[in-house]
Amino acid sequence: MTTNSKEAILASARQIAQSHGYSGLNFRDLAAQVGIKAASIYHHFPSKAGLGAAVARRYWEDTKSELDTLFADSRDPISALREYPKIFRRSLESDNRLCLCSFMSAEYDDLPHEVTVEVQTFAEINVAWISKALVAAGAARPENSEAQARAIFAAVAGAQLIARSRSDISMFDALIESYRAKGLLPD
Amino acid sequence: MTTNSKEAILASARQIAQSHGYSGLNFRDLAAQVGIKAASIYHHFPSKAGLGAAVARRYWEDTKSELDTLFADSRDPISALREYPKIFRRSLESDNRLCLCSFMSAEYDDLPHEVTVEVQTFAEINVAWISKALVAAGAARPENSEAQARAIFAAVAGAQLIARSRSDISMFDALIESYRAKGLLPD
DNA sequence: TTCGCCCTACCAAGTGTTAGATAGGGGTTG
DNA sequence: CAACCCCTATCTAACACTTGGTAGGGCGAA
Repeated sequence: MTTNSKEAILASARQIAQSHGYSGLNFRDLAAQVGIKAASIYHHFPSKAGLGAAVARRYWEDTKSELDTLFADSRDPISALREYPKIFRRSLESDNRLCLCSFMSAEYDDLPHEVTVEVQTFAEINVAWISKALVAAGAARPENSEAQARAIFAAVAGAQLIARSRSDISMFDALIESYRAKGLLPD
Repeated sequence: MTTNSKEAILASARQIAQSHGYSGLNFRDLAAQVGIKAASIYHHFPSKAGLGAAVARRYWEDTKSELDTLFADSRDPISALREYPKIFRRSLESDNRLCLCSFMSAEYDDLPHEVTVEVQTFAEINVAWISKALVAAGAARPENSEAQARAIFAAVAGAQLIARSRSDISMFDALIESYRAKGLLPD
């Protein structure tokens, strides 16, 4: 059995947090989903704040891996950028879940500092990747690529949030399509 | 204290919910802010769900009034549209608060149905107004004005969320500026 | 034995909510 | 007029439950 409880906790905690946020994440439900008791979580994580930070950190690590793979596997930066919104789409496909970073951004005022740090890192990872892709695609000059990247990130996050509030993935698709029509995202 | 406790409760509850969400809204803190006891809230509202719905309803009623006034007072629809993001900016100016609708969209899974309804109405009010302004300005054809309006609404909400996560209003301004540069918002 | 992993059994604080009481004001009625 | 009753608005006190967190022990494997 070894230590895959820790991984199971991280995975379940991530799912719960993407549905109910950090404040909606509680040890008893989490433990039940993993198949252990609440107190056992403390053997793997020091506190709720520590768990939250670990979940957020793992979240951006996974996202970074996925983005780097996407960039490397795409035939060109433009087609990589075209697929970027799919990452957010998949959250919605998974029981209408929200990006962990978006949920925690809303909860900003009530987040332990160690969690906030990881949330901000997620945003930075995304913006840096989009910025890199924009420059590589020749779609932005290096001096304002970060601003454009941030606009894309914010717009896609907004689209996901609005689509979630309607529980309607097709609304997400329509919003992304509108962004493309305006040239905010590549066609 | 105040001659009208019900209004004071609504106002404080709105502030709290824009900072901590529906789940972060609790009767004891709310009552303390108003200057009464938690149990007294039940004289004015039937339950937390009822209070939440009343707050969300008042929120979109106020927003609708403000939008209608803005439309009527502007010299033309374009200048009205230009000022639209200021409504979201003001939330950030008020202690980095989020749009109530955005916060509650994140909390979608844990919201009582009566609250969800009001949240969706807020979105509809906004989209309808933007759509009307776009058509009046000749910036969109009636058959796709709603799609464009929704894109604007989602993008502005996203910008507010990202700016909040950094506690940085200038980031909101920069995002809006990027949207303008792309023609998503009028110059 | 020691250590990793998990358990049972708690605890204090906080949650929405209810019951029952109190004080004051405004009518209606004897 | 005064006695009565109801309504409004608030209170205190408690309920049942959930929360994150702690103390200490059991058990299998190295």
